[in-house]
Amino acid sequence: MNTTGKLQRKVKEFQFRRAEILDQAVKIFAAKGFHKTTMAQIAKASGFSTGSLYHFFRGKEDLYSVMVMEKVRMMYDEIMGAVSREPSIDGMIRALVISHFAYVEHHIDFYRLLVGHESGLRSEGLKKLRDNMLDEHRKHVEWIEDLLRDGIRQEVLRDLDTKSLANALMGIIAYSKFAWITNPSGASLLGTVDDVLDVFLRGGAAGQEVGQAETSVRDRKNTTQEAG
Amino acid sequence: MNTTGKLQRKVKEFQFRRAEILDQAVKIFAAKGFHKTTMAQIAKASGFSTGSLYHFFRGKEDLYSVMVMEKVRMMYDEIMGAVSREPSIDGMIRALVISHFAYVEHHIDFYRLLVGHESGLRSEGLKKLRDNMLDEHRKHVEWIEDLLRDGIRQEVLRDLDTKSLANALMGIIAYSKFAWITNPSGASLLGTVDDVLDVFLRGGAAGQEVGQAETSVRDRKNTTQEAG
Amino acid sequence: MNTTGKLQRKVKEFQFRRAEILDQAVKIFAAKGFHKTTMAQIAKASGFSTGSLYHFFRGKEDLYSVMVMEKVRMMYDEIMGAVSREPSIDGMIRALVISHFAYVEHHIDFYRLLVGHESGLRSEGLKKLRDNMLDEHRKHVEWIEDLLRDGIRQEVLRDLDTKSLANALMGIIAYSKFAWITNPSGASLLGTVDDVLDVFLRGGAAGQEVGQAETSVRDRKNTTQEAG
Amino acid sequence: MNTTGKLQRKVKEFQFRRAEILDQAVKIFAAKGFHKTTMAQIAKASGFSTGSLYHFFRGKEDLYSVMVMEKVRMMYDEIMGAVSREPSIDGMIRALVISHFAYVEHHIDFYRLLVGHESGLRSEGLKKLRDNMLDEHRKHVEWIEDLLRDGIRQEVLRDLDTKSLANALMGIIAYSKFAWITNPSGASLLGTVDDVLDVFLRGGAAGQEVGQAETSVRDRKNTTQEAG
DNA sequence: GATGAATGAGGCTTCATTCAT
DNA sequence: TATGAATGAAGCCTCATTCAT
Repeated sequence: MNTTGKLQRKVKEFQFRRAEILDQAVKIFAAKGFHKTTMAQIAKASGFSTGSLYHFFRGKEDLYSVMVMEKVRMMYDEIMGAVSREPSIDGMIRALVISHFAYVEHHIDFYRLLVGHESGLRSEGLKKLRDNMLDEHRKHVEWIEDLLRDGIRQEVLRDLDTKSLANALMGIIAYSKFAWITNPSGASLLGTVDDVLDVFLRGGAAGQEVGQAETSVRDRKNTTQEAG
Repeated sequence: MNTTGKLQRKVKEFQFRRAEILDQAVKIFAAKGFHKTTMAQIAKASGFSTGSLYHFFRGKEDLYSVMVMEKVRMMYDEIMGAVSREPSIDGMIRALVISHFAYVEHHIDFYRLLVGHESGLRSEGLKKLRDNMLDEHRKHVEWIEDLLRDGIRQEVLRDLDTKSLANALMGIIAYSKFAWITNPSGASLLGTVDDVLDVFLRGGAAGQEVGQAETSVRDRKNTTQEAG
Repeated sequence: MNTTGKLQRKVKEFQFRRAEILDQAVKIFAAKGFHKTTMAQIAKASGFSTGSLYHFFRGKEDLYSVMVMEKVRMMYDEIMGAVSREPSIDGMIRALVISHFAYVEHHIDFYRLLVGHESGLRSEGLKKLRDNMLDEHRKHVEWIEDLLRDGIRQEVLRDLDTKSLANALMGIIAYSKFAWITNPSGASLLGTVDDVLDVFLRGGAAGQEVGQAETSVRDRKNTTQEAG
Repeated sequence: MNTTGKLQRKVKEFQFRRAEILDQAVKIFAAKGFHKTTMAQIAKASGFSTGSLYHFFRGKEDLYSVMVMEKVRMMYDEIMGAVSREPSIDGMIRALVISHFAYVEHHIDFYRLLVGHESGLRSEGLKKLRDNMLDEHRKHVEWIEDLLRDGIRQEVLRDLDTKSLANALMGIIAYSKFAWITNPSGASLLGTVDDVLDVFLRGGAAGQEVGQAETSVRDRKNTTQEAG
């Protein structure tokens, strides 16, 4: 028990220190990019010596990759968790948009890093990171496809190619995030959720008999004004 | 006159050589990224000495920036040109999607470079590039907004916030391109145009009276085959 | 008495552990050389922590030096011991060759280390090692000289400069060892003892009347002064 | 012709500069060993910037390897050249010793480097160097064997195993060089040529009638077969 | 005594840019 | 104008050694 306790404390401390490094690293990488960030900067910011960083990570690329993947997974987990807590398909789709937007607003640093991330990689190590990121993303989109498939089965959604539907939804979400982070307009991203949903669900085309659908959306719009 | 002719020839040659350099540069930058590409490589590929590159460009960042901006402008010009040739709003929206997709398929190298482009800013020079790219992009989206505004005025599109509409359209297009270049599925990107338009115009939600809208889309499909 | 016993046990344990470290160290140093061997590797191989190594040795160079010198002394002791057990000069010379060869065959690891040892001096500590090794070697050769001097006195050997004789004997022995360890021919080194002795004792020249050969050499000496 | 001339001058200058670097490098490597020598030191000594060294050599190991191999080959060439100019076998053997000794005396720096060379290698690059050095050495010894074989054919040398003879000769020579460079005695190495030849040719054993000596050895040979 | 995490100095190498020819 | 050799700053990483626990 004594030994075990010691070991556990050690492991915990190790994880704690590691996390501290990663936290500082995100900020710096986000601000200056992978290449312009130096190990010395990360070391200084996290209160360690350069050498110590190598106790936690095999090298700069490893540190970067680990950090990105860890955050990426946390992001998708958080989003999918929030979505899963919704009972209806409608609610889930809405939750998807909301949690995506919320994540960006709450993790601007990391998101900026993602946007600025040079996915044109090279050095084996980073190539692997790229693949891992794409994999994780693919899995997320496939999970969304499953969601949409359910929606179709429940006749909440039209019977379209799920891939196309998912791409559209993901595209609108991703681009909204990009546009928001890219434009220094003070407005909240979450404030656009209803518009996003409206367009995704009802489309842009005018039609004579739309009233009903429109109403339902507007209703929701009026109840859930803003979120973050 | 003799002098003028000589001068003109010189200017022409200068432009010609410069273009040759840029052409080789895209390929290399696309393949290896900004940082891993060396001036020596560009020099060798374009048949010049390293020193000569500095007659045409102020430095590596300048060369890269100029190249990117030139291609970006050409891209938007080509796309907007194709769209402008369409008489109807319907046709123009369709042409927008088509020409965006066509551009990617015909300029994979450059597009890959764009996707892999580390938009994380850093060195003053590249920060300016980033801003220029964003500006150009913004202008394009605003132009799309104008287009959509016309559509609303003509009651082809619903009276939604044009920003939201434009973001949705741009998002679906952009993400489709990203998904396509990212996935090694052999299918043509242009083959998905109808699906993209369908989702964008009619949305994903199921509704009672759908027959009519579908027809209108299919009609349009038959009139504006291909673009770029 | 109790205290003394404890102390003795401690000293014994200390020596035991120290020896264990040295034993592991030879192998690693032999395999990877001084510079590429890390304290961590030695620690791991000998089952101690890096810190513990510093209870036994002042540092890496000290560990290396001590290890080398210990083995070197053991080597010469073993060789000289074997030689001393011989009654005749003839036997002693023969035993010298045999025990030299035997030592290499039985301690290939260490011998490989010796051959690969960077005797190019550098850091004070290793400079001292170099000097110690040379001293030990010199003492060995001087001891051989004494042996040969006895041989001359007993008229078993020609009355030549003992230095030259010793150098020749040592040279033939050393080079044979080097050639053997360097060439992956499976043959035993000990199998060449007779040949070595034959050449050393009787020389390579053919001819009954040794006097003449000597003359011819002297003659030549006068004609071919210098070469490089 | 103009172009050719320019090119030739360039190549010449390149070679000249390269040689200058190598010359400085030998000295430093000889004094401090491979590991303790820094590129900065070589750069400074040869009047170049560190970066410039990389125009001439791929890296530190390359610089070292190239330098060693170049000198090693020159050494053997010079020695074999001097030997070849002798008409008789006697003369050639004598010239071999002389030129070996002369080379050391005239290239103490390089020889010191050779002696201190850590032949326990590692990093692929240096492992190759080791192999090349051994190859070159082997070729030299084989060439000596041929020489000795001729000697046997001409009945200048006894009909012994040429390998043993060559090893003995090479051993005596090498060890003499080692002993000389290792001992700070002011005496010339070349002064010992006759002694070396005397021992090698006539051996150390006393006895007018060589036949007898032979018998005694052979006798021993038959009694003490093998040892370890 | 034993441990092993932390330290931090120092070296090899790259490559954009300049400038003498 | 064209060349390309020379520059030199800057960064990643290793590892012997220390010292708090």
